[in-house]
Amino acid sequence: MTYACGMETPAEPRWLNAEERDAWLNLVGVLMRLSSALDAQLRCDAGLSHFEYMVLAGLSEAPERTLRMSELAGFTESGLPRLSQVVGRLEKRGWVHRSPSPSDGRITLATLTEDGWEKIVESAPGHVEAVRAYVFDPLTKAQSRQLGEIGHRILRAIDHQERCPGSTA
Amino acid sequence: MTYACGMETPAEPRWLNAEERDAWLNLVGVLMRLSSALDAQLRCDAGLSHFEYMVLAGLSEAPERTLRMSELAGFTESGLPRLSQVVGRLEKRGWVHRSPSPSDGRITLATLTEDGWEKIVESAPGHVEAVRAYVFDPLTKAQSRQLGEIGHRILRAIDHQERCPGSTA
DNA sequence: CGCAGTTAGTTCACGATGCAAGTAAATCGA
DNA sequence: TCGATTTACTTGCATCGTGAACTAACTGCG
Repeated sequence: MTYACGMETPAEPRWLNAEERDAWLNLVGVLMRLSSALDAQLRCDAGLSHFEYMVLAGLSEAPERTLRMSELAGFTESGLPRLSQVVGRLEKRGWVHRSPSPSDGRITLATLTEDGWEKIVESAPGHVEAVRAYVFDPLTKAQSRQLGEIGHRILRAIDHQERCPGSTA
Repeated sequence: MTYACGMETPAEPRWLNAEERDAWLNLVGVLMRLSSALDAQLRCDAGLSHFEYMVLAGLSEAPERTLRMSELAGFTESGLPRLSQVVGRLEKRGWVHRSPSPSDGRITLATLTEDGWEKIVESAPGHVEAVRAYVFDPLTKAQSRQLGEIGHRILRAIDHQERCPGSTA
């Protein structure tokens, strides 16, 4: 029940078959465990949360190592309030600097400092190693490719459905 | 940088190639967005968090609709403190009942009540529909099968590596 | 029995998160 | 050019999750 079989409700929807159910349970497991495993590695190895790493990584790849807050929020798939607090912490640690945009005073530009650059350069190898260990090493080349395609399709589906979906009725 | 290319550190590790990097960014996106999309659907449709749903679902599939707290914690991939609080909330709402095991007083047995059963029976169809919409509908049959296999391999890798992985050096 | 040591859960304190309200700057209409 | 609206962020509050200490119950050895 709760994913497959069961015959209780009216207008019974399309339940998951055994193969889908198995895939789903594995995916939920990955959702729950991979985030925390990566968080643990970064926290222990570099003293950064995965989210903080992504903020630094996003800035490190941007032109001038600078992005507006809302662009950075888009890159990290997060809302502005969360980003604001995290960037505040990173700023206190000296890895990011915030300044109002000269062209538009509403806009806040976040810039990676030299210390921040060094921080991510020293943190990246260990993190990439963990990503390999957890994700790519156990997969075949074809599976890695499929994983990219699968992730892409799921993200598109979420984008297109972004709303409170109609319930059963 | 931060995932591919870059030549800064000594003993440079195996960076991600373009295909892997793309797959990785998509997977991170799924990690960030799918959880919150499912949470939003359940919260809006059924007034349950995804974690609460999993607790009820776990109990609904167990013999006697009953599990010990630590077994339930294993099923939901979570620690006991978190589970204890969530089950406490579900108990206040009348969907779960806790009682000490007759055979061993240290053990707490969590049982799904009749109300809890009805709750999950009414919540499941909408949730399964969302899982389909976000995950399986956009995938081919072969991709769904691959997803199961990929998830399985990643979970095994995490299980085997559960520790603070050695850093770059 | 009786006490040390272990196991199972709970509780507490702290930090992180997300929504709603607040502030400051820019744009647009009169 | 002045005020109303919109945009871009920040702050505050209420909630949730995590790790460390705490309690209760069982086990085993004398």
